[in-house]
Amino acid sequence: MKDVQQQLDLILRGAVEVIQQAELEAKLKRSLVEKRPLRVKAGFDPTAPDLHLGHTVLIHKLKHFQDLGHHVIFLIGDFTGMIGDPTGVSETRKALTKEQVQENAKTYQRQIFKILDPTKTTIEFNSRWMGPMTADGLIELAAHYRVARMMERDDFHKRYQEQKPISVHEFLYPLVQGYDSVALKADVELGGTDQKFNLLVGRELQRDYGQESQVVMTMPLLEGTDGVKKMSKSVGNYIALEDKPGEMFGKVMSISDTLMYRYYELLTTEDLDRAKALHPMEAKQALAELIVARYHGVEAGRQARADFQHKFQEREFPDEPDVRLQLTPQDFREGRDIGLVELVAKTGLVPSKSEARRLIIQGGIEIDGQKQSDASAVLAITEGRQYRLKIGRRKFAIVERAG
RNA sequence: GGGCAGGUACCCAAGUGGCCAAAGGGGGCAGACUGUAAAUCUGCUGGCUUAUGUCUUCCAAGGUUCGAAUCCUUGCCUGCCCA
Repeated sequence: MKDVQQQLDLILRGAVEVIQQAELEAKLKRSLVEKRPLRVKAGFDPTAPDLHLGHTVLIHKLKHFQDLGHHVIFLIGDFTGMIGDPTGVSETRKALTKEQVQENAKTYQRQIFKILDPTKTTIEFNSRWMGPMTADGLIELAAHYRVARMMERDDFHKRYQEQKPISVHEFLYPLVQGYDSVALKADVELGGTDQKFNLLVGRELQRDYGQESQVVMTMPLLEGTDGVKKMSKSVGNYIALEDKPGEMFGKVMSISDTLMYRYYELLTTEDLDRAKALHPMEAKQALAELIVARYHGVEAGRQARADFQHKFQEREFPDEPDVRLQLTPQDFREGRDIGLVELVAKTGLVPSKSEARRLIIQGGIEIDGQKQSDASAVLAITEGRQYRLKIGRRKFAIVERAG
């Protein structure tokens, strides 16, 4: 194991805040002396089956600890996930069934091990200790914290002021998360800056339960593809680790130049100055390729880049369309013709015929490279011939008439 | 338990009897432009056999009216104040 200063250099890289750094140093020192690795915890809610790049900021930090020989605990918040959040305010947090949670957990494992070393990682579920807890236990836990302290939390405070609903059980979330640290005897807990409050609850609860308080480390929140809000599933501005290579590449390409350098900073080990010296277009493609390569392999990264250039820079028809449509005789009027609107709608790539009509009028439809802007057009489709249909900027279909 | 204020499209929000498929903003989509699926500008943004046509929509169910997002009743939901 490296000495304390060397460890700190890596641990502190990219971190926003460490509470308290002196405690961290003491813990590191002791772990060296006692040859006892630190227990480093980070929790994730299995509310959706896939992780996104925002989560990987934390996972990379876990990886740093792991590389230094410490013990990583990847905590899956299945208990909190199963309760769900019924208020409409935080939205779409549906209660999950045990099966869904297990399914999601499996996916998590597959995803995190693209970064973490499976042999040095413990995966925990907080239902292990929260499930058997009795009502007595829960009330006792609740007695460890005060309402006024709870209301210090920014989002509660804001919602309270804006007269938005707050359910009682939402107060339990930070408590349960804090208790997780008690149950796991965590030395360090990582979280996004938005988690600071919950992380600090862990410190207090550990002290109350007679343990040494964990050190809390916050990492920056990664902005989503919109460049403004933090990357999250519910906002829909995320790049999932299991996004297909092409999609992943495209999403990275859609971020602003400013955001691109932030991604470089938090998601790669590349030298920032070198990235900034590149042409922005080149830098962005390199970043996209790098990210795709990490989650799908080097070859997929290269391929995604080639496809992107083909599809968007040269605006050519991709090798594999989104949809292949076989038209049967019933699809035709009088067995011969088909309306352009019907044809576009039948691909299933637009939600309604009205939408198809709108696209046609706006010039968003091409057949074999020819713009089609007449919404009342009727086409004769020749049997045995493939028609290449471009719908909007990025949807492609191949249509042909079945025999 | 009492009083008050609210619930409008994907989100925020205007509209308080006909001119409402419903202003405005955000988001999304399209076109132009571009190194880009960035930025900017322009347009579109309920469905349908595209029709100066029709059907469904303003928390829910009833009601008043020639006519309701708008008025009344009940219910459900949210917040505030008082107990």
